[in-house]
Amino acid sequence: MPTIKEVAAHAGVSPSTVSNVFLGRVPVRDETRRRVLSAASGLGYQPDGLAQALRTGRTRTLGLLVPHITNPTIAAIVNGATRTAQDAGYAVSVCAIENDPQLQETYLDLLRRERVAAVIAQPAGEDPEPYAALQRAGASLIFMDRRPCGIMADYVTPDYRTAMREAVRHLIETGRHRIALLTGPTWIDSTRERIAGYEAAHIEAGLPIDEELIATPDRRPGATPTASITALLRKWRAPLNAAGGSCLDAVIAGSADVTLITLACLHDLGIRVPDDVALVGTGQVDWARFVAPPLSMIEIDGGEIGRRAVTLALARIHDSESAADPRPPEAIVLPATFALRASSAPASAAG
Amino acid sequence: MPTIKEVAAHAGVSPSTVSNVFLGRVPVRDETRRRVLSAASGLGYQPDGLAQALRTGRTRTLGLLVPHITNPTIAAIVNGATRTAQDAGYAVSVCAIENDPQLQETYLDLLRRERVAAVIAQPAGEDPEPYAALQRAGASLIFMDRRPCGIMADYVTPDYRTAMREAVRHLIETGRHRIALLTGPTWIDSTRERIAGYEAAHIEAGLPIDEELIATPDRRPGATPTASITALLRKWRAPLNAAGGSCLDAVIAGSADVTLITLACLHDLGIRVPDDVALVGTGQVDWARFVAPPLSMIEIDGGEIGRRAVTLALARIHDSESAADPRPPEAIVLPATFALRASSAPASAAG
DNA sequence: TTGTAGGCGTTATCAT
DNA sequence: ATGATAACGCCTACAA
Repeated sequence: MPTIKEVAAHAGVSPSTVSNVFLGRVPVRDETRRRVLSAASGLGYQPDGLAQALRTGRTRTLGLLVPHITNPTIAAIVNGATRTAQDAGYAVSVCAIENDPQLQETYLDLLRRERVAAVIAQPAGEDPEPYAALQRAGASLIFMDRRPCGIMADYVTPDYRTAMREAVRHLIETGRHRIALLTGPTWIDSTRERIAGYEAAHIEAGLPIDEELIATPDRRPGATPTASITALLRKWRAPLNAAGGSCLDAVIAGSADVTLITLACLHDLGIRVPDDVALVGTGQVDWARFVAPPLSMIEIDGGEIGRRAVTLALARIHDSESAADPRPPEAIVLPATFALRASSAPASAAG
Repeated sequence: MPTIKEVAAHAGVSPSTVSNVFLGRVPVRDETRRRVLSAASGLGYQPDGLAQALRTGRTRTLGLLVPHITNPTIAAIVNGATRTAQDAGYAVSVCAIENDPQLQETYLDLLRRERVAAVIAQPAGEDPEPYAALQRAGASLIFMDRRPCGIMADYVTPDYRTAMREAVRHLIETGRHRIALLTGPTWIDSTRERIAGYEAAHIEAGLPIDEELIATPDRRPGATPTASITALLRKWRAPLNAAGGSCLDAVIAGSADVTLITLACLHDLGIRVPDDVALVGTGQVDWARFVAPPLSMIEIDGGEIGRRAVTLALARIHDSESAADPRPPEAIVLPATFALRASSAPASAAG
């Protein structure tokens, strides 16, 4: 790998002139520039990002922390984020932290040592401290979907509340009155938003809210989310000879993963959708139209989340480089929509 | 951010002693080590990865180039790769190159400037040169799924040939004699493997091979793969009043993406699966069981591909750091299996 | 066992 | 407009 010095030697100039040519922040005579450029391309010179970063104190790398990448919604986020970042000349270090605070800390340490310019995260726990440490180290910070308390950072999230309210309202209007909600722990902002939408729709309809219908499948590694989902479905299962109004008649799954797991559980238990139980899924899944029955979904645009998060990060980085006045944290709420399909058709229509 | 010097000052030792403590390659008196460690943790010291990399000439970052991340098989690869890398203390820069050689070159340049220790790639074209340049710069190189000619590098791929032969054999045995194959361009190794398996099964059955049945949907950005798939399906479409043996009666989709697109096309054209046409998909998709009808799949383990690729990369990095004799390139062929489901049931069974 | 000094490749300040 | 020089934070002979 040729260095700036070798280029300088070949061009018959000093290293600083080569640097000046490449940075373009200082006037250089045309003739000189030409000589430098041709020497550089002749040698195949490329500036060393490491040395640049060490010298200038800033890297062109972003850290992206997500629970796991195989969730299609998250894959879309990663896709959008990497594309936007790379268009701006930034590399993206992707970490799968599996909702595990310890894994999260490990990877945050790694990113900190690598001096990433910003971290975009779906944090694994409520503890703001590891992220605060990152900020102290000078990195910008963007949260997605959830944010620890007591820390100032930009935020991007889909509008789960509105979409959830719309979904629940639809279910209620089509005769579903015992609606189960499978979602995350309540420290997660988007979980609270979902529950808020769920409750709002119930209140609007004058229906009581049964806490027992809200369950939190364990999504950490090694856990068996199937267990709690099956328990809920079995416990509340609609008897084949429908006996009354106190049976579960709808399920809303709060993520793409859980949507699929729930589908499998319903399938395994022999519960018919939508005849016995209506099902509404959540996430950016391209197969929703094609499963049997086609799935009603709370749809979110993962790519846009990733793109917006990176855009926020780049803006923060820009500000911190130009020593601009700190702007207050920004919160971007992206639209989420309810897509109606057969899996939430009225029971009467099919049964 | 505290530096090694500040830690040294606080501990009353020299910077090199602090370095020795952290690297652990040189004996240090226990008392000294304790003092250094407590000073370090008191100050919140963390070694600067940039400076280390600049000094030692090696970084702890891997580059991962894939076409796009939203393909679930690829998401699984990325997931497996990042987990394995991070367990070894390596960060992973993920790039979505969309089968675009130019985008690929841009990102390879970026990774080269960042001095990544290794690049793991599903290359976007046949040209080995950009990768050769990377090797010259000292990076290790691992290919997945396809490899340019004229370049020595490790390789990981699923055994598409065997699985494809099994799938085609099954289709033929159940009465499908006009089997369309949707796959990639033939410069891609795994495409050739698929075609080899496809042809082997035909030859074994004494059936002729019709080149017109092998199509290559354009998967580059902006392209409409739907067009060529629809053209194929429409052209060969089985008439509702089946008139003879020269109609298309089965389709094999060569990737997870194309599987879904094909499903949509079949759906839109009103072609019934499996009554009119049998369908076999490819990839690691968790929803195959749940679509209507459940999809027969050539299943591959993306996570394992990612893990093995990173393992190979780490081994190469280790070798190059210890100046070991260069081993010959390694090629790992992972099993792929054919999973039989309703979408490839005999036509007679349903029609 | 510990300290000193030089340099990795670059940028930035200050002369010229 | 260009050149000499001193860092950035760390590792590594070599000296003590």
